[in-house]
Amino acid sequence: MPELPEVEVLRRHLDPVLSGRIVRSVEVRRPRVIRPTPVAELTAALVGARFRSVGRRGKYLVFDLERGGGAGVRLYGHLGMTGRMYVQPAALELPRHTSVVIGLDGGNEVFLFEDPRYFGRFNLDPTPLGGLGPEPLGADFTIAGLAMVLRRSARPIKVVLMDQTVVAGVGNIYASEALFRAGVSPRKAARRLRSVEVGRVRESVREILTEAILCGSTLPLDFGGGRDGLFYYGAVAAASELGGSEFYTERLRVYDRAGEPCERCGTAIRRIVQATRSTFYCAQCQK
DNA sequence: AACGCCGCCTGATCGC
DNA sequence: TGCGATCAGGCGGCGT
Repeated sequence: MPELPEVEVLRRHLDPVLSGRIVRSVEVRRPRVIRPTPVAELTAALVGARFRSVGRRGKYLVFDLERGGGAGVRLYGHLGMTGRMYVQPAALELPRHTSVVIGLDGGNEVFLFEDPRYFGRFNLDPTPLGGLGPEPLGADFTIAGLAMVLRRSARPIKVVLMDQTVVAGVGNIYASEALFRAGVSPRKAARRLRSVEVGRVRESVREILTEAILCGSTLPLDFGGGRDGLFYYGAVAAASELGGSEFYTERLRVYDRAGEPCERCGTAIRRIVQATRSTFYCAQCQK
């Protein structure tokens, strides 16, 4: 489940891989994922354009391209739940749920977006980014700003942390993890957090995300053996799948650990459902 | 108007 | 062993 750290790790990988390369072709296999952009529009905008840089906003990847004459094109990508993006040899068989294939200059390689559940997006529509809250690792994610938003909401703090208009990029896993670190119950109404708790929540979110990024980027991004013993790249490869090995899951203190003893106090970790999503926490350590 | 909740999707896992 | 049911959840949209 890609959240900000996984997207950031992927961004850091893709930026040097794609920068300078020219789009030679565009094949849309699942029009749904480029919605609302029409296929013809996407193709017309991208073919002939050159990748300049790969940025990130919340959980969105922002691909900056340039057309002849200097006109800019921006492509937005969202991995949804199961999306992957990577460059592979053009001769290689495409994965089953390949949604978009971008042929790169030379014709030897393709940049592809694969997404089994088709929850992800890959289009020219900037609208969803307009509603995003501050970047959690940026300067405008302030205690005062967060306190102001929290004061207005009666929703549980965990649900609010996942609200992308409040802060951009925190998902289900890191919301639980940050609240454990902050020692704040996920059930507590946002408006009832004391000032000191707001400060701890903000700091915990930043620490958790920063550590996750460092962890991801510490791992090798060239991931062998994914398919046919060949190399492929992607956020899931970089983080979640390597998480299949102990390295990643070992870092998680509460997520998906229902019934296991809290590492701080030994109390069994609880699983509850909030806004139809699983939340994990230690009722002893988080008040 | 804030907020709860459904639907979209398929793969992994669980229970019988 | 096999197969159907359930769960996983980001986010847009809709209903209250």
